[in-house]
Amino acid sequence: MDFFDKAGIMTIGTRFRMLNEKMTEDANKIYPMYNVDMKPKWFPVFYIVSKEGEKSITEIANQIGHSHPSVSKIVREMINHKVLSEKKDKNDGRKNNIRLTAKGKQIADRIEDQYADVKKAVAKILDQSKFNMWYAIEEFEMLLEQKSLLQRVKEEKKYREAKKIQIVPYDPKYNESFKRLNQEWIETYFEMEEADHKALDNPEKYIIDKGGKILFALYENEPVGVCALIKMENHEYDFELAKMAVLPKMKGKGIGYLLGKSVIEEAKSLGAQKLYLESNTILKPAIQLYKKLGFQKVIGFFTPYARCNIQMGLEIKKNIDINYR
Amino acid sequence: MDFFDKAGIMTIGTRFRMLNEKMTEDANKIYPMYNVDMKPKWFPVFYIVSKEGEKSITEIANQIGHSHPSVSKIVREMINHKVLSEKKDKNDGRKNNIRLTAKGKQIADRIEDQYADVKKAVAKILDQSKFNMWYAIEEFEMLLEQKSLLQRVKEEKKYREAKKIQIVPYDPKYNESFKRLNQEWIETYFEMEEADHKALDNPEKYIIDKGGKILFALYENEPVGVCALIKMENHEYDFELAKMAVLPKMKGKGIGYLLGKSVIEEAKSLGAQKLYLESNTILKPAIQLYKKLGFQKVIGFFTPYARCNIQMGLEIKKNIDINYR
DNA sequence: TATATTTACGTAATTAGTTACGTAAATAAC
DNA sequence: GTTATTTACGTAACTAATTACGTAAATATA
Repeated sequence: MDFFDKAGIMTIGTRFRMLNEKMTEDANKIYPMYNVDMKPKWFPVFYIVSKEGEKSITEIANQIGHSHPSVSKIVREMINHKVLSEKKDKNDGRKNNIRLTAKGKQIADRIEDQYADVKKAVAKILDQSKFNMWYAIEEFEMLLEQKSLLQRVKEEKKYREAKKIQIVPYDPKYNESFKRLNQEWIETYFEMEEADHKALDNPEKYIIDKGGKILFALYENEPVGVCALIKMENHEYDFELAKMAVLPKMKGKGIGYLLGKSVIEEAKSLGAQKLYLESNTILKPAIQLYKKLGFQKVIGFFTPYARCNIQMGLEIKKNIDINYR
Repeated sequence: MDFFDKAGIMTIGTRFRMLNEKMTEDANKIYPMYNVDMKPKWFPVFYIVSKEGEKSITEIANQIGHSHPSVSKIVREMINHKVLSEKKDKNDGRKNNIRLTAKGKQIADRIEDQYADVKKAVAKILDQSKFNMWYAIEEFEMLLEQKSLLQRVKEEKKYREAKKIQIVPYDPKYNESFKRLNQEWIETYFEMEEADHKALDNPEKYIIDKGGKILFALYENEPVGVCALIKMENHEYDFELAKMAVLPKMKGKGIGYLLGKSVIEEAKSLGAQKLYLESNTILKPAIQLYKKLGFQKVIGFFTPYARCNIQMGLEIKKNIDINYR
């Protein structure tokens, strides 16, 4: 139907249901042709018990991919129709062992011809198909197992949104955002300190004028993330990566990574060789990000921040300049 | 799963359900990612109304392939969530026109990104597949529309059973069957006549000894069908095809056609050129069969049978003997 | 114009599955 | 050996669809 093509995968449920209804309707007429007292919904249970012999409710449920209450109900129906019989397990009083009755065995016998006929009929359909539905479903299930639809959609979303993020250099008009974004997370986990106030209230004086940089991430022209590069004087490290913040509702879009990468590039272009940063181990996603950017734990440096309990460093690799000429 | 491969198409319902459950679970998590107040089961209704504007309950139901009560309930839920609004049709008081509210329009707007992301995610799965599931289902549906599973299974059954049918020549041990099979249908529709008794009680004398033939159809070595070829003396036609009968519960397996073909072959090998038969038009399947065998209506011959209201004839074509030497 | 049929759609009952929960038996942990 | 946890499975409640049915409006028919 046209609707399915337009609306796509989100309607797969309806499509499956309709196809299944058609098949069930036919199955309902096929069983009597073989003189078999069977309902389509009984079939999976019947098949397992007839092919593999006595089985408990849970074993059947696991094999056919139903919940155990479903099997319990189907088995009850089939017992009422004298197709199955039940018997408590001798060694395990919880188990209810299910097996075919004489009538069930008779059905198993008669149904063999039906299996053969249905298999041939379906094989002919699939042979005529360019895209074998049986294999297609198997393949689809396999690919979803490797990576779920949810995961795949998340990736597409992240990718699409990342393209909408712009990294721009410092501009006084973002001063208020610079403070707000940082204050937000600092006050969530810690308290604002002396050094915070200095840098956040006057970035121009304390960061830019001292040879540092500030980069902003814009989403639809609104600042949603920030990261600063602060010049370190008389220090083994050239710059400190600091004041990194991302708007909470914009997390998970790779903005932090993008800012980090950009700041490192910036440092490189300023001739920096070693970057330094301070953080706290309760900020797990941040530490994770720093590691992803290449930072490793270092020790022994002085810090003015009370909240700092981890220090990290990164050696910037020079680009290897391959000259093909 | 192994179970599906072994048990085949009769478990397609379970397989569809499981795949659908997995997708629905993911869909439930995907909608909130886009800030959209939507349930997977609402989606088809939402899609139609958002893309095509105001629509009545039945129109929606037809387009998305649900029953109208289903749409009625879903719409009620969506109205409670302020996603849709309803309004009686001005010109037709039975109709309930459904459209998006402001909130619904906002959702339609937000969901566009989701469509794009989901489409890309699915496209990547299908591109990786050797058998494209979307096309595969479409193809399968199309092939089932051309000929239903039921029809296909019937054909396979007929073919398999036809192979189990043997056509054998007259043997006195089948005398009782010869009478029973014919008496059965004659007494169902008519009454036994003088000529019936003669032929059925003494086939050897009245048919075989006069240069005629009787063929039996055996199914698992039991006679289930019969047809006689009666020599016609001083007549334009060489033989009469008569006393054709098939056991009622064995109908629909092509036994009649097989007997007819065999009898015609037999006649040909006896040098016959024209066959004749008598019947009654209330026996529609029989007349149908005679036509299929090549008989055509003829008129004006004498008959001893009261039940005869149609006479038919067949000119036997000689095999064209192509000699390649 | 009156009457019969068809159409739209809401409510109720049914179906085939699910999850939630409780109980009893078996097994593991201390 | 007692206690805690896990397992088996039945019952109850829920879900998302269906079919069945009734009513009212619209349309066709005589």
